[in-house]
Amino acid sequence: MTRKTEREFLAEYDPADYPAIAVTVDVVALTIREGALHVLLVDRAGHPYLGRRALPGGFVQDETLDAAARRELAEETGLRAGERALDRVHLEQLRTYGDPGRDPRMRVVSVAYLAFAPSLPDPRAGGDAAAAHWVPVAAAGALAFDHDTVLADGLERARSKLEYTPLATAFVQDEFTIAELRAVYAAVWGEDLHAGNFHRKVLSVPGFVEGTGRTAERGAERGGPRPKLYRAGDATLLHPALLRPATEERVR
Amino acid sequence: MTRKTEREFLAEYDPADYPAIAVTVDVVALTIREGALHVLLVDRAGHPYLGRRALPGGFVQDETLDAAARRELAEETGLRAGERALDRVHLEQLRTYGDPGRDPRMRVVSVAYLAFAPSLPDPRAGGDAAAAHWVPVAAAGALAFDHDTVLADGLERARSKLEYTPLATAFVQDEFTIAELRAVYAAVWGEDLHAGNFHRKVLSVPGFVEGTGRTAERGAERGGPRPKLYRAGDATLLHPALLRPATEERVR
DNA sequence: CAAATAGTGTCTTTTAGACAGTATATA
DNA sequence: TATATACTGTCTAAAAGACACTATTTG
Repeated sequence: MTRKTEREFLAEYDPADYPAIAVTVDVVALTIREGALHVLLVDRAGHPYLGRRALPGGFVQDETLDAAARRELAEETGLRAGERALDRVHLEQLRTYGDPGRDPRMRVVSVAYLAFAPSLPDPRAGGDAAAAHWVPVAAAGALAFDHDTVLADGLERARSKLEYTPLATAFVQDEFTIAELRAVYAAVWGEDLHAGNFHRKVLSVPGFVEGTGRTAERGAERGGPRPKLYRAGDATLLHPALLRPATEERVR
Repeated sequence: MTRKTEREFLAEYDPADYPAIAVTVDVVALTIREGALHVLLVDRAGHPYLGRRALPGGFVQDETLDAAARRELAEETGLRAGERALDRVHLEQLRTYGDPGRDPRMRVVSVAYLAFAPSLPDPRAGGDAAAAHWVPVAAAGALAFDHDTVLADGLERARSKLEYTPLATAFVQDEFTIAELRAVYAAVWGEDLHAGNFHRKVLSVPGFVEGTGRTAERGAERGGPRPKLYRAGDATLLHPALLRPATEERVR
């Protein structure tokens, strides 16, 4: 049993005694554009995987992991800290990837984050964001490192969270119609939902959405009544949940 | 744009250019003993937090993160790799904690794991396991580092996973009765469940449990028919799920 | 006007949960 | 024998999902 004081112990402690592992954050940033789910990807400008697409990410600095993820997202999208669009992005930790060999340079442990954003502008030219673009998830394959796995995990998390949380509202603007919300579910789940039942269901879940008393400027493109506008309610969990259909196939 | 080859690039790459961060794994290992949920804790033998209880954990070596977690669990419980009891333990990644200052010695990023185990023997004396014990979660407070938070996150994950996965079977032996399974839910959720409804519900979820055709040696302590024995089925998700009662209160 | 959509009504099926009842063990 | 338990039956309420219908807006 040691008899050192804590002060003595800290003075003698040498970080170099432990193996060097780099820690990075990678961000799976999702948004919906023209009805399709998109992910933010960057073109790698250096080795390894030069020219391949990758999730945006970088080394963790003297900051929390959450802050590192938000900073990377800001840098790649060109949004500035404090900007409203960036503040509205929902960020949550996804999981951590650390297999030896996942990066040929050295041992890198990457903490992946998942971001849900309303439709954002194209990343601004100049700076880090030059090589970033929104890519339809259907066309996002063959990524660098183990990012195919990270993206797949992020998509599954997103699909799942739509079931039991109100996070679909993170993909739409402050005020939205029920049809816009339904389009989020359709894009993320990859299947259409019955409009009438969806409508009633959303309104019946306490705290999911709240009415604004206002109505959209105009109806749908090819006709229809002007829909009411809603904003996100105060629920953090949906009860009862909106379960995906066809769960049977995923069960075994 | 670089013109180096990948070989040249790797040769020049210097890990020391990046901030030194230590990577550890911590394990929230849960089991049920005498009807109460227990967590595996160690008494810290050194600074910082000398004498405080902590989650078992340690530095990641040249191994996957999952392997590091299983190794730490084996070391602290005294179970040896390849031992059947250890192989049966369900391990999954919980989340990663990396706030600057969470360890006063240096920047430490900890990947936390969650383990579900059937009732295990007391950690063996000798070696690292000397200071480890199973502690009722109700009595597990004031842990070292941010381990109170890690434990709380692990408990919430465990409660939640019991709802929609068959993981309750990871807490019981290979063959079990419906009442034993119900005791797992009661211990993890902290509330009793209606025996009759639970029984029918478990049997009605496809792939949750399958009958063995066998019957327990004897009935309950104070009387009752000898219950049938079941083993885990092949479902990976419960559909429909077994939802916790009183969800309303957790919703906002 | 034709077509599309918002929003509501209704019916059926599934599921959750309350409660009761019977048979079978135990001390 | 008294009591606890396994397991099943039955009823009600909640919820999911299919389908139909009206009113409203668009080109």
